[in-house]
Amino acid sequence: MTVIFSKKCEYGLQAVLYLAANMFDDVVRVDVIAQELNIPKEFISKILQSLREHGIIDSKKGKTGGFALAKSPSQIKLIDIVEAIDGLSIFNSCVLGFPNCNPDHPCPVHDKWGKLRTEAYKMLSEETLDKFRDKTLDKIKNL
Amino acid sequence: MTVIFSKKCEYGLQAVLYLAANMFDDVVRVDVIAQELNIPKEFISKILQSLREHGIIDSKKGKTGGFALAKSPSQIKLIDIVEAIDGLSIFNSCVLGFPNCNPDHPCPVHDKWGKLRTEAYKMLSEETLDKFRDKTLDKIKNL
DNA sequence: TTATTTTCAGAATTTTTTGTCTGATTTTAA
DNA sequence: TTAAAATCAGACAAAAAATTCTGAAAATAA
Repeated sequence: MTVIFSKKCEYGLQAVLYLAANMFDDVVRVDVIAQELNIPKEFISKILQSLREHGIIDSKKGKTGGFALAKSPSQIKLIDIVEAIDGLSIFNSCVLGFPNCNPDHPCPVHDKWGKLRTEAYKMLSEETLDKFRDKTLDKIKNL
Repeated sequence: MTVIFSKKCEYGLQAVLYLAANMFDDVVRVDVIAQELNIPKEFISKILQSLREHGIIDSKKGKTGGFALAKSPSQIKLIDIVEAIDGLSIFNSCVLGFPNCNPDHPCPVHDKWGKLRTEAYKMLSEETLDKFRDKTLDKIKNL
């Protein structure tokens, strides 16, 4: 099997995009997020807690509790979520699994892959959550 | 954690590149491959068997046995190994983990990610093993 | 033919990732 | 003040991926 982001990270990205698209709500309960996105409640709950520890989202406890973004959507980049959950190792470790893959001792595909990787990193670093609101709403609606 | 190719696939790519770089040998024993690449012998053995079933490499049993490419290096593309081991799901499943991600119901990053993915696929489909011989030899030497 | 050396096949084990359960803590509404 | 409804924390369980083990089968050299 092949993966880009872990399931945790995929779900984390989905949830944060969902929160960004629902800014008009004060907070959103974890069971609403879980239901809307078809993610096991207890699992997304753990992921949201970890994103809170990383300062990406805020939580409110108690009867009227739930989750909301910690900052405005325009201040949160996709890479922030990826970094918080999966880390950035994908962007500096060898795609062929060779150790010490660097310009001095490059793996056979070092140059070609490095270019693609840089583009991916750039995309995730440039795009902020506010740019996705409409597309997220549309996607959720058709889930 | 984040992964592009599974460990199996990484090791498979390494081993096939190694075989391509050592075409002057008739066959290479699995314990030599394992030692040169620092891969557990029993594990790479399994991977090589699976690549043989996919027709990418050949094996010879018995006292003078070992493995060799089934075709000339110029006829084997990187994507062949990826497809045999990890499959091509990475190239047509949603990077955010959304179901039914397609042009009709795209995920928020569908367009931007799709472009990168296509480039990656193109690279892996265009590059054949013969182009990597020198770089592979250099990398192995400095492992 | 026989001993040796290799790949082969499948099961078993370990580790990592994913997902679940239990109960405590916090907050609010009645 | 009390009951209800939410998050929180940590242990637990299940599933998947990675790795190892065991012994058979094949081929060659002596």
